[in-house]
Amino acid sequence: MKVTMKDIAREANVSTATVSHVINGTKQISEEKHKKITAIINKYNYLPNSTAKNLRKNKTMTAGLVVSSFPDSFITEMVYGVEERAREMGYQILLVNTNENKYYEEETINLLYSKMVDGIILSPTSSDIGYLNKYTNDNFPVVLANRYDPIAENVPRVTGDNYQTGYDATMHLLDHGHENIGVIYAVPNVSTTRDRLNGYKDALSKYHLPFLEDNLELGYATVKGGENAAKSLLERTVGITAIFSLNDLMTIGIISKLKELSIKIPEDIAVIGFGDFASANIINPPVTNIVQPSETIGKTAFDTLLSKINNPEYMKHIELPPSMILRKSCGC
Amino acid sequence: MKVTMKDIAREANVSTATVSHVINGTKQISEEKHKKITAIINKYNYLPNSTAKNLRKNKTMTAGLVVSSFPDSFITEMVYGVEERAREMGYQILLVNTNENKYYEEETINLLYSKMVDGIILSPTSSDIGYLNKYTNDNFPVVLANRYDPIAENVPRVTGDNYQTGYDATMHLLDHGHENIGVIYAVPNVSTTRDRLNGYKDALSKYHLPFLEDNLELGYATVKGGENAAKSLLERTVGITAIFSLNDLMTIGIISKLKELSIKIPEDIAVIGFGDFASANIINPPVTNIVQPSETIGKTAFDTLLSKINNPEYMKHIELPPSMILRKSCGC
DNA sequence: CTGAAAGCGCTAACAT
DNA sequence: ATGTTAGCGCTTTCAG
Repeated sequence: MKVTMKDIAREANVSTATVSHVINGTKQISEEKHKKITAIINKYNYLPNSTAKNLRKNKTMTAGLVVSSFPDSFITEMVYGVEERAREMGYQILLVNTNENKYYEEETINLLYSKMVDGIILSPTSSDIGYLNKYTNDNFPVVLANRYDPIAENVPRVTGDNYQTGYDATMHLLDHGHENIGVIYAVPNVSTTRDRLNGYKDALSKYHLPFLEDNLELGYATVKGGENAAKSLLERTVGITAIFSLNDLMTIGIISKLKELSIKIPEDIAVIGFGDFASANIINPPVTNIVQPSETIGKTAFDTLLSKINNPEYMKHIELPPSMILRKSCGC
Repeated sequence: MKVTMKDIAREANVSTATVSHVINGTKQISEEKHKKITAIINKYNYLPNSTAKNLRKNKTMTAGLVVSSFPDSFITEMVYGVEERAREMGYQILLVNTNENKYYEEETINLLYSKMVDGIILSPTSSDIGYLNKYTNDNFPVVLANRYDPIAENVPRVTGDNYQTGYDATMHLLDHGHENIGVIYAVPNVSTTRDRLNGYKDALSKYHLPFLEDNLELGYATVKGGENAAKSLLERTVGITAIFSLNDLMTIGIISKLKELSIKIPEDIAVIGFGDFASANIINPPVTNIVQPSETIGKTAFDTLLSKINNPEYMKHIELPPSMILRKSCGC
């Protein structure tokens, strides 16, 4: 049987209040009783039941972190950032992966809310997050990370600068003389994709080049998905000389397919990926990636959540800049 | 303000008991009241407070999952397996990454225990897990995944067959004529490493070859760590013609360093890695890996936890076989 | 079919 | 300095 505070109190001949105070240091307790109580606590390995405590204090010191995919290096690092900061601040993280399933995402938010987490950091599967207002209208703290949509009101966000990401990557390719640039992406109807695509378009028009819907290819965010998307893109179009990939696993698939088709990188087709993965440097050719500060995004998201928890009025949108890691696959 | 069951009951002119019963379907309630109550619940978006429910029922339908590292592909997949199965069974997972920090691991177990999770799946940072007995002696359900130590009593486990993993990988290299095989590993004092090393030794002696302590190199489980370890191993020893890497990130680092040193793979040095990573196939040369069924290990671990929860006597050790993905880096 | 009331383990006034 | 007690939001006997 689990031992409770009552058991400790009984054995020490004191009240539960006293026990509670020695545990939490909330009041001065006489040396003598303090010692006695501590001894009994240790003897039984007594651990306070946080559930009861949470119920009473209406605070759990845990936050929910809901992400939409997992093997993804960007997300993994962001999660790491959130966890790091949460730990520093004495918070626990309840991490749930929704696997890009919108239905499961709402379920999860429900569940976490009912578990009294103090707040939630969400990287949503889609722009369809109007349901959040049900929670945030009651001032339940939510912050969006990575992906967002303005339909969610009263919700601060921290993301990478996706417009700039798309613009910079495209500009780099353009500067290298490419005029027919394919884009392979994984998730439609999401701010990250949309913003990067806007950057792509604007870079194009800077060069007075037309935007071709045909140059966009949607696929699954896996190695296999990248392979298929590359194949399809190349079959559908003519004259593509560069590919901008919006997902790290897909980048690997794209390169794999290109090699299989004996297409030379970067001579025949240049490649820029999104998100730097561990092996980028030992692939032949080493792959150029544009990256966002994922860990920082995670940390900042947690800081933002804390601000929101402490001050329901808190409202800020933070956008962190990308950077480019130049290697060989872009023709540099 | 959060609306509670009491609020619903008041507005419906019924008792909280009745509300509880319509929510949980625990008793027949008249059509009329049922409708009325449901309507009010929807009107306010009422969600039962699970914390209170948990406290009352002494059950949380959530399990803890404590792992020791994260970017690691093996762990990521195992986590995925656990989550999958947990979701199927209606459980929530509290995932915590201890970052190979033994102290934080014990802290975490404490914390989870105090949050009344129904059980914990642990992949420990070390063999030093005697502290678990404090919990398991009281029949708190714990199962070990991936790594284990017999010092923890009353704890079922599910792992890969690490002995076989070491044996098979080494045997493969031996069959290719290598007699001087280096091993690069990341975590000492852990069953996975120990068992794989035993497999390595036994394969060696099958070929009547001596075991050389010098051929073992310890490093950090990162790309950089792999680079450093490869460098150190090669400087310390002579005549190494093959390397067996026990970690995927390190494998990448090892290959990177070998390339930097213009050492040809597999002609000069053959490489076999542990854990198949996404880009293994597009690296030059494509890398041979020995893999364990990580996702299955995760799923099985959760099933085992459930068995343990439902039957405190449950006690079983499950060991799943590895398989080899042959590519070019081993000289095949 | 419905309600009253006890109680899960803890905290925090309030009283002594 | 310590104890008494109400109550966090829910479930679940037990009565009616």
